[in-house]
Amino acid sequence: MGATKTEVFTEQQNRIADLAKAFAHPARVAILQHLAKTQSCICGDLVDVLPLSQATVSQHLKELSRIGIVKGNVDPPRVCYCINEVVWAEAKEAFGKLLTQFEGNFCC
Amino acid sequence: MGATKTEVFTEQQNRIADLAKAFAHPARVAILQHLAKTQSCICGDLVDVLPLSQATVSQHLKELSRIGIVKGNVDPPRVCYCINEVVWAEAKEAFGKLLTQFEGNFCC
DNA sequence: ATCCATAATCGCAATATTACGATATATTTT
DNA sequence: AAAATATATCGTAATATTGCGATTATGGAT
Repeated sequence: MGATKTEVFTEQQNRIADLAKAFAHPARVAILQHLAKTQSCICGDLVDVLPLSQATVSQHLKELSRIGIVKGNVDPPRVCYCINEVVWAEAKEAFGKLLTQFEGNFCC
Repeated sequence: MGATKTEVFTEQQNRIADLAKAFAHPARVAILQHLAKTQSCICGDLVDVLPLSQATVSQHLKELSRIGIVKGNVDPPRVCYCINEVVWAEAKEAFGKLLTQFEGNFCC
């Protein structure tokens, strides 16, 4: 054991969980906030801005890319990272829908 | 290493990450969806509804309680779990704000 | 060709998460 | 008092995540 049993959940539930993972680490929140703020998609600055090593930042960017919420354009020797608007909108929609599904019932 | 360096991030970033963790596992998404749907806060049904053991469900509920998004009322021998509207609203606000902070810049 | 800058990847160690069987706890029912 | 019910917790194993130093890879500059 130790691995999440993804097979037993719906596609939607697994996708929401994955999208949430993008925000489930403060470093990734910081990265996304920075990319959202700076109009131009600054790249290696992230390493300067964040109090983490280059290797660690790169790893978080890889995870964000896997989820799809961030995309990178290579412009050697730099890579220009920015938010993928399509997936960002998907997250907005998914969390919006999920969080309005509950409108307050005071049972406890 | 292996532990998140929470000290180097802002309170807000750490809180968002924590709130996101509530949704960062399909089982917890399923739990929250179930609690949001059923008007009465059904409790041990969760174990019947979810394809996970009682111990695992209990552990996820503990994590959701730690985050604060779920609260439980003991009514022995049962425990009645339900969504904590205050924290739910906090999540709604936090994600809403964060996800509208980006309005589309097409740099890549 | 050599050096420099940027970023990915490797390898590793520390820690966290996920999952579950077994056991403990607490209350209700019999 | 014993049995049944519901839930938490313990212990443990498997796997994932986090973090970083070192290395590699790529292309531009000297």
